[in-house]
Amino acid sequence: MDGPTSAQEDLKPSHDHKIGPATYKKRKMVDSTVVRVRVGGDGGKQKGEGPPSDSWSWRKYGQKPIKGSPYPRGYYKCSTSKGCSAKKQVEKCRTDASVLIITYTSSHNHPGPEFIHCPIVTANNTQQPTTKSTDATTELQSPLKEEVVEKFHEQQHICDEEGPPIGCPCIVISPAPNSFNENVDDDFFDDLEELPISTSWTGLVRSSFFDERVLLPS
DNA sequence: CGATTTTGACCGGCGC
DNA sequence: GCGCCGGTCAAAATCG
Repeated sequence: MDGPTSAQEDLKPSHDHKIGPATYKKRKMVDSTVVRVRVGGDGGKQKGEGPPSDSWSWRKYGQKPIKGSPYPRGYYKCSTSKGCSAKKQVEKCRTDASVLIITYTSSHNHPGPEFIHCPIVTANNTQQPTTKSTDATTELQSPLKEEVVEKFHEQQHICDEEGPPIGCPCIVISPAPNSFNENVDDDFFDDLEELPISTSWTGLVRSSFFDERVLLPS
């Protein structure tokens, strides 16, 4: 038949039915959660430079060098469940190779393999008394000494903008700006306030990292 | 044998 | 309108 000449033409329709334009239309991630994981010299060693393992299994489906970043970005899909559309992108912060920027997209259609008890419920209780605030922060900081997790809506520039606010080894997963506003850049959390992210999502992510943080050295 | 990883190519969106 | 960049898929190779 038409040899390789038509190969390209074939690819086009083929491509169309494989993924469809709809997929590409999702260029803009409407529901993304960016997580910065600070890995100590040892923390990320679990898999060389790969992302820390969550409770889910991730299958790598692509890798691309990112403009302006010396490190490539890896693209992962959830392989725990076949129909799960959860994805995540993993890249290193260009300003700090020890910081892993993980961007979660979509959400899992299934419970994690080791589901998940949220030991911390701080996030939801914004109006907690000072004690709670302090306690929460402390609790988070202690075990998470080397993790910096940040959730916000399509905003990962903070890492580059002013450099990571290193020294804030706390997990910032919660939609509780009030508690943190006192000490942190309100600008940053101002964005967080607008996070449409659902609690369940947060719970999943949170749980994953809680599970993970245990692996990290303090 | 199955699952996962790697690499290249293609397409769509966005910016200039 | 053109070019650049990012994101995804497919096939092949590798590892457990």
